[in-house]
Formats: sequence, C-alpha cells, structure tokens
Amino acid sequence: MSRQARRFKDATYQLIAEVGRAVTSPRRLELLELLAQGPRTVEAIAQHSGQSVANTSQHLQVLRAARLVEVEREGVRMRYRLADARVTEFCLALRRLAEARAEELGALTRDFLADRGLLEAVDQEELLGRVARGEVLVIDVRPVEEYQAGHIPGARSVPLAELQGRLAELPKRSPIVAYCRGPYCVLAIEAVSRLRALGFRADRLEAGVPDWSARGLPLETGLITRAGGAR
Amino acid sequence: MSRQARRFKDATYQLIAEVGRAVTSPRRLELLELLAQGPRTVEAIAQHSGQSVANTSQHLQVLRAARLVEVEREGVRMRYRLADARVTEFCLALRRLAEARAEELGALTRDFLADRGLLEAVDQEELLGRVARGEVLVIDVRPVEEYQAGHIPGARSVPLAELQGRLAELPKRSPIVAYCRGPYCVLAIEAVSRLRALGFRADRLEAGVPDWSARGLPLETGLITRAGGAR
DNA sequence: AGCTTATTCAAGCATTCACTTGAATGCTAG
DNA sequence: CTAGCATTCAAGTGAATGCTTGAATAAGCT
Repeated sequence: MSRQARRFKDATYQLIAEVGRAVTSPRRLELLELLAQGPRTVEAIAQHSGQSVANTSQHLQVLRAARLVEVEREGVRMRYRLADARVTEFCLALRRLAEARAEELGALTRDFLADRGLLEAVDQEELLGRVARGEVLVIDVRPVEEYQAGHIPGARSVPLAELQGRLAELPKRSPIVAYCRGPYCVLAIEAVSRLRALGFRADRLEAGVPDWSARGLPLETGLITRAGGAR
Repeated sequence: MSRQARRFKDATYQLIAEVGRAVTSPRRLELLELLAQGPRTVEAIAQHSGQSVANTSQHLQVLRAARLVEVEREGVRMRYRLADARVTEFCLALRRLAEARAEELGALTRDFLADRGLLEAVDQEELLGRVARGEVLVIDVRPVEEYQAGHIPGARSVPLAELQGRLAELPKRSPIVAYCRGPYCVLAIEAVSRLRALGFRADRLEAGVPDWSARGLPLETGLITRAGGAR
C-alpha cells in the first residue's frame, strides 16, 4: 500500500473513531439518552446525572465537537439538544448491539426488575388498542417538560415527583400503564412499584419515547391531559 | 433517584460503553472492516494493517472480549471472524453517522480522489443492469481469498497484485468497473488509476462487499470467473 | 457601568490506553 | 516427546482521559 494511501486510511479511521469515541463513555451515553428526551440546560443535565456542572459541561463540549449535540443560548443559559434524529437512532443501535453481545446486560436488567416483581412489561402493539378503547390509563412519569416535548398519544402527565399528591386522579380499579425514557430508565419502575404498594393495578411499558418514535409511531406534543380522561 | 437505581444505571451504561469502546479505536475499526471481508489469521491481519503481531493480537483480544469477533483454531494458527452480521451493520451505521457529522471526512475523501480524478463512482443500482446486459466487466480487485468468501455476482477476480500481469484478460474498449472493500478501501482506487493510465475505460464502484450485502443484494461465493466472460 | 449568574476554561492528579519488547504458552508434526 | 512456530502474555513507557478545583467569560439586570 502506498504511503499516501496509508495516510488517507489512517486519517479516515481516525475521523470515524472520533465520533465513536464521543459516544463511548458511560457518562456521555447517559447524557445523550437524557437529551433524547428533549433539550436541557447544562445545570439541569448536571443535576440529573449527578455530576458536577464543570464536568458535565466538558462532556457536552466533547459531544458538541463531534457534532452530536447542538447548543443555543437562551437568555442567561445554554440549552443543549441532539443534533438530529440519526444520533438517537445510533444510540439505539448501539444499545441493541450491546444487548445482543452482552448477555450480562439482559441478566442485569432481569435481576433488578425481578427484585421488584416488575418483569412483565406491556406489549406496545397491544397498548395502543387498549388506550384507544379506554381500557387503560397511560401515564407519563417523566418531568412535565419532557412530556410537553413529546409523549405517547393519550398519555397523561403524572411526573414521578408529583405522583404522591395526585393519586386521587388515578383509577383505583382499571389498569394503569406507566412509561418513562426507556428500558433503562427507572422512573416507571419506581412509579409502578409505588402504585402497586398502594393497591393500584399498575404495569410498566418498557419502551420510552425514543423507542416509540424510532418505530415511526406518532407522538403528541404540548397539551397536558388532566384528570377526567380515561378515569 | 435511589442509590440502587443509580448503581443499576451506572452498570448498564458501563456495559453498553464497553461494546462501544471496542469499536472505538481507529485500529480496531480497521481490523473489523478487514474481517468484514472474511476470516483471517492473526499474522495476515497484522501484515495487512501494518502493525506488530503482538499489538494486533491484543486488539483482537479486546474485540473478542466484547464478543464482536470469534476465533477458531485451525491447525497451528488462529482464524478470526466477525461474530455476526450485526457487527457489520453496526460498523456501517457508525460510518454513516460519522459521514453525516464530520464534513471533513467527505472533504478528505474528495481531496484524495480528486487528486486522482477518480471522483465519479458508479451507481450501484445501475451497475447490476449493466453487468446483466454484458455491457461492462466488473472486476474484484481484492485478494483471491476475499473474492472466494463472497463477491458481487458476475464479478471476475483480478487481485490488484496480479493486475499488471493479467492485462491481457481485460477488454481494451468496453468499460471496466473495479470494486474492493468499500469507500475507504484504496485497492479499487489504485486499480482504476493504473488502468486508466494504460488507456482502459475503468471506473470505480464505491460500495464494497459489506455495503453490498448490507443492502440485501445477493453475493456469489467460491467460483472463480476467468477470462472469457464479458470480454 | 457594575453586579449577578450560568457556563466555560485551565491546571493538576490519578487512571487508563496504545504500543513496544522479550519471554511464555499451546499446538502440530516429525 | 520434542522441536518449531503462531499466538498470547507481561511489564514498561509515553500519551490521553475523566474528574476536581478555582478562576475567567459573557449575557442580563439594576
């Protein structure tokens, strides 16, 4: 191989790897998954991921350098968002590959969920039908902002943080399905766990909004569905 | 978030990132792309990538730990292969993401190719038809073993190394299309460059075998198509 | 202008990584 | 069973990475 060709090849793989490396840090993966829920400010991201603001900022710089996220000034703060849908798709692809490879990942999830008796996640195809027929109340337990940025049609926003105080809005007898950010997000697990302890018939939808939209399924945005709907 | 949930989350992202990290080294990317062409021994891989055998072996260990490649003893040597097709698909996805993100990559390729006037790559859809109609001779310029492991239907094996001595087999007037391992492989570029210098009507197919099969297009294996076909 | 606040930069430290070199392993063939 | 060879392991070095702390920017508000 000519020297020129070798240099070309090296440079090429270098560039590809740079994108890959940005995605290849547990911390940054978490940030990306968080941003897949919707735009956030640095402070919000830092708080959510339990990291220092400076550290979070640095990770965001790395992601930005790889053009995986974009940033926009909003008054006194900076709002980060994913650069485009391909990034989400890529993250999902990576996760799928990891699942296929690492048996441990599946085992880990099963252990964690089995501990709490939350294994049975509701099938997505089935869900839409049940929602449409009013047989089930779907609640979105993520923070309100994420709900507003996009949610499963017909879902009602009941952030986990507010769950305790809004139990009166929930049906005692008919089933409830909770969802959050995806299979590795613990909000819905937590919510279902609490609801069951209180006697509700609650189940968990494994898919989150990113999975949902990646399947080409529709999303609603904006409006808040308050009590009264499927109750 | 509960301490338990945080540990769960950390462990999860850690596992995903481990797979990611394996893919995220320029060197290992090159190895994967090479293995996508077919199984190889350590020595062959080392020689091809211009690395020391020990270093290559170590990279292969990393890939093996991530279950991206498998190894099999064959007499006195070890033969490595990709674990399954998903790995190939993932590499292609990464490359596409990288292309979309890094404008530089496109620029780099363009520069390199423009230097040699090899910009126009032949469209894949069009190609099959032209091959079927016998309007064009497709040559596979990779080493014979890779050709045997799988090639584009109707293509003739003319390894770059043998090109010089086999010019008599090639048509002087009707067009020739050369392909190799993919857009970043330089074999076809080299081949077309030489052929043109000699007055042949040669073009380059940008896609390689991995791209080809990833699109669900058929591959032939084994047989060697010798002179006489589309000449 | 001057002050406040969110974010970023810079320096420093411990850890990890890539590659080299030289020796050890494990297999086959004679 | 032993010689020979492909491959792997182990130790060492220089560079890169992740995280922390403390200071510097930049925009908005008074």
